[in-house]
Amino acid sequence: MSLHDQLRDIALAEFASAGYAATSLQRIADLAGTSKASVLYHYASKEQLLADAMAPALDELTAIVRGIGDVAADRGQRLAFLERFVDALLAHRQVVHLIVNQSATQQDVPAFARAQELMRELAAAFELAAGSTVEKLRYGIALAGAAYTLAASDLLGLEGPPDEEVRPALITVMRELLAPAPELKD
Amino acid sequence: MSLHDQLRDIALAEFASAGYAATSLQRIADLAGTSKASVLYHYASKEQLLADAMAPALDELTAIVRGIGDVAADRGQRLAFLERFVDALLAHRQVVHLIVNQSATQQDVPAFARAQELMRELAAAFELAAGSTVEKLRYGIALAGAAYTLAASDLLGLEGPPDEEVRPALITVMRELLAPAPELKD
DNA sequence: TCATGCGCTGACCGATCGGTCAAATACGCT
DNA sequence: AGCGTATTTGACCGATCGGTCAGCGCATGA
Repeated sequence: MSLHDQLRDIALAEFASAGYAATSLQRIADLAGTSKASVLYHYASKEQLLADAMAPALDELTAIVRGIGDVAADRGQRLAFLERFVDALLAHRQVVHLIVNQSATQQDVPAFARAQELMRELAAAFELAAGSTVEKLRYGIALAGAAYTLAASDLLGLEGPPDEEVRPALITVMRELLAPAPELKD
Repeated sequence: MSLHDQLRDIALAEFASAGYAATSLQRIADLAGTSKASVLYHYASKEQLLADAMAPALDELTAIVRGIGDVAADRGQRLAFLERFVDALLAHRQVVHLIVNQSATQQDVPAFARAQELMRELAAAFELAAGSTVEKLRYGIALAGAAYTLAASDLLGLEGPPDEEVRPALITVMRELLAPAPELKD
């Protein structure tokens, strides 16, 4: 793998685990066994390095959200969206972690602003579909909870089960949440 | 209100909205109309300022988690925990935002390390209660989703309904999630 | 009146940050 | 070999960071 790609992968891992602001170009260079100046040769700036590292995941998630369809009425579309969404979360854990944990407080960084805009779009799509406060919260908890649980599972000490097991479980729980209110009594 | 308390409140608001690392002592001083040196007169260090600002919320949340009881078997205890937990989330939105969004990537900061430990305790309490992967995910999504949705609602553009409306809705949704699996078919 | 101590400040410190630049090196092609 | 391009590097820059320090004004009380 080229140094160019290595730097991008190393940076992504560090940004996700230690934080974008807290990760210096010097540290990325050290981890890659090169110099800070060489990092800035391959990427015009630290911001650009972040943008390049997040781009594939953001592109995929954006496509999913844009093609969300009428998630309110059509149950089939809702389920299809759910599977694509969960797969994307699983495939881009590190970027999801970045989006969930750091985009809110770094909106001056272009890539994080883009991520924030994506989340706003996603919220809007479900906002329209939601009626009562309970329903809005249900969607919010489902989407945020799924993303956050996935992103935090590594850091919180508890190493999650393999993806093959997490995927169907995640879909099951989110399906319960996104289904019309079951009106269960307790 | 004394300058001492003012500084703590201003710092908390800035830490939550702009991020701990991104908030300089100079900015806190400017917002308070004083000097950076005076901030460091009232608080020995930036870390101490954060610790003091987060302490009340962390104390309360810790007490709730410690006295969680047997949340697995006793439905009454589960409900009582839920209400106390939701009330604490609502009462300390800013700190919740800090815990959820920043503690993961700043574990070298004592206050964040404490927050992370608290989250680990909470996870452990439900980890023991949980069996299958689905059940674990259900708990994770409920707790993380509730905290994150609450913390992010301000930033995501959508201003939430008043607390009197959010509180019962939040309890309802979390009750559904924490209840024994309803086994609904879709 | 004068000494004490609290609140506060500007000047300053060393460290680190992201980024620039010119020079050195490596390498493919004719 | 000789040339042009791509890559790499260390030295350096201005800015900003958290934190230190000597000293300021001022209220209090003996």
